[in-house]
Amino acid sequence: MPKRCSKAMENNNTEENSFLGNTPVEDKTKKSDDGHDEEGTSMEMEISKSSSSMDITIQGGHGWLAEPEQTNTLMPSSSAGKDRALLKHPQENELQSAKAKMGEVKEENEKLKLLLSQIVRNYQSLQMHFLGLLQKDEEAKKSMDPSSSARDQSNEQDEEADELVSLSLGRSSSTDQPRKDEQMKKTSHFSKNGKGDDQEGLNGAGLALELGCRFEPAADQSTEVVMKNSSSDNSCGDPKEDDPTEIWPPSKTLKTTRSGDDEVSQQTHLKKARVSVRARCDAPTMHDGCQWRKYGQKIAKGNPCPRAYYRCTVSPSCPVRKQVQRCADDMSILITTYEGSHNHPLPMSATAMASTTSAAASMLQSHSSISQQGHTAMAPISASTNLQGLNFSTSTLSQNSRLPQHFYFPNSSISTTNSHPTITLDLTAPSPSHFGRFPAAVFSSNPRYPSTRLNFSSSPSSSLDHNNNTLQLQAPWNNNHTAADYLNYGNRVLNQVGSTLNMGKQSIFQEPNNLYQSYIQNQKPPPPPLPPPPHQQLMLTETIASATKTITSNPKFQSALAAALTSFVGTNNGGSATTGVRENHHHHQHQSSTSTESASGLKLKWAESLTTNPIYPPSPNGIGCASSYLNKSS
DNA sequence: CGGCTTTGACCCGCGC
DNA sequence: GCGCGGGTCAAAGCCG
Repeated sequence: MPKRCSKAMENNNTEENSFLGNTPVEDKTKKSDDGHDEEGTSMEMEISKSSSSMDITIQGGHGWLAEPEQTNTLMPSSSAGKDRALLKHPQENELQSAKAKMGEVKEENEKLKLLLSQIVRNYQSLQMHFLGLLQKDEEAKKSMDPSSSARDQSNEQDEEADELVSLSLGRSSSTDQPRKDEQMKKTSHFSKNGKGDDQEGLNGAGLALELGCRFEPAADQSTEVVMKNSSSDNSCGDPKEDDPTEIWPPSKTLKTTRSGDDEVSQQTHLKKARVSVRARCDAPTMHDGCQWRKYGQKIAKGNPCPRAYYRCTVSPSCPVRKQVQRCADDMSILITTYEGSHNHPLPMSATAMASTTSAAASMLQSHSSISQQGHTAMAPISASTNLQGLNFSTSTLSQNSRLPQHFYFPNSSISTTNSHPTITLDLTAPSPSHFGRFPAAVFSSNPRYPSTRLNFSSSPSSSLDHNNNTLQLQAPWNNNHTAADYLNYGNRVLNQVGSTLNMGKQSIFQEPNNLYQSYIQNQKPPPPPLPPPPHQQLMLTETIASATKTITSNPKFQSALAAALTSFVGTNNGGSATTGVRENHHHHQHQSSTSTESASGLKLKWAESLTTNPIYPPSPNGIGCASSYLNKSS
């Protein structure tokens, strides 16, 4: 405080003369400051309190205006002028505090300007670099033998249809979409032909990830839906009801999008990716924050429990469906399968599930594209990831037989018999592996689509299991948690890493294989979007460090994270985790809770009910069903 | 009365 | 072509 005061007063001295003349401008500045800087407000108050002495010492000749009242009481025979000064005193105090605040705001403005200019410079240099590389790529293509070029190109397009999935981070406006599409095409080629040439032998496939709302045109559009999350939708302009990526059902999409000579789309005859969440729950459906309306029920083969079909009713045009069915083996396990992506803003409480399922689906897509080459669950994961038009290729382990070819899946996965690529997030049982206590997110699928597993373990520290290529993300939880807790945490961790990834793109071209190292050397880590409690901060720091190691050493995880970020970047913009936590705290205040863990800030009220439910005591993993517990507690 | 659930019918894809 | 199973539709009923 003293430091800031003195700084502010210095500014007052230098800018005092221009203050009155610039009143409108300064008022404007002040307003913006009020909106964003609480510190400024508090400072203003403090300045006002101590303005008397400051006015005397600093204002010099004008000190009489701000002479302290104490002086007046000691001098009862004060002149009429001094009486006037007393009357003016409050106004002068305001003036001085405003001056101080103005100086502060100006200083802040300068900093922001500097920051902005730096960002613009970085952007421009990256753009130049990108265009230059595109040019090189074009030249390289032209220099090829024309005949073989044409042949190779057709083969290549088929190949890319199999191998490339462009993941949209949903940041661009819809207006420049076509141009981005073109760029994306070029980028895709670039990743294989240009700089990626020498890696092509290693790369089994490419995964393009960009900040625009588009997908590789070769890919069947019906497979693209899950890539978009609600936030990205919002940033892509108004969600169109006839958005081809949102058309339901997928079969109809296939009809409309498949053209006769489009072999590519036939090769990528994928239905919408699905994300299945297994969780213990005694209620008919799991509370995930969204509003659902049941539109059908069927007895599915092989399961005596009926399968219920729900559609999202938050928006009439929302294409998202979910299927809810009890596990035939364990009736306490509820299997919720999500399909599609919301085209509307989500309730705060729904963002965790939505972003996580979207991320999982995105990850699955990257796998699915590879699986088309004939691989199954053992398919390698490799990616040529494109962030905001900046292409960085990850190496691949596909040709390295010494390394595992897939993510870690210690638990058996749910096999699906239909053609939908499905990821299963298994939140029901602790991992039987050495990773121990925490339920793993099992990314499983039918043989047609490779499986992946993200293990958000509660192991003592975040670590990378190099044998299994599994990143251990330490979860600061005890046993009393909900699916949303896990998902929130997972998203937050992904966000931490994602921030780093995003800021590191400047060095992508310089050191494609040392993305994080370059970043760490060149950039200060951005402030975390969600300031975690201190103990979590430490854990997240460890997590980031671990993730850094992982990404620099394990391209598989890089692709996985990229896929996860596809959804989370957009969601975070809306403050999914952050605002969700706020909301949860809000609930927390209104509900008496037996929970002993409020520090995490992730507590949901239905999670609290879990701890006291006599029928379904908290499972080792703490998964429970919100609605049921709410019903019982009410 | 509006919104939601139920439930049988219907459509479609897929395998034989 | 036929049967099966998954998925959706829509009318009827229920509920607050």
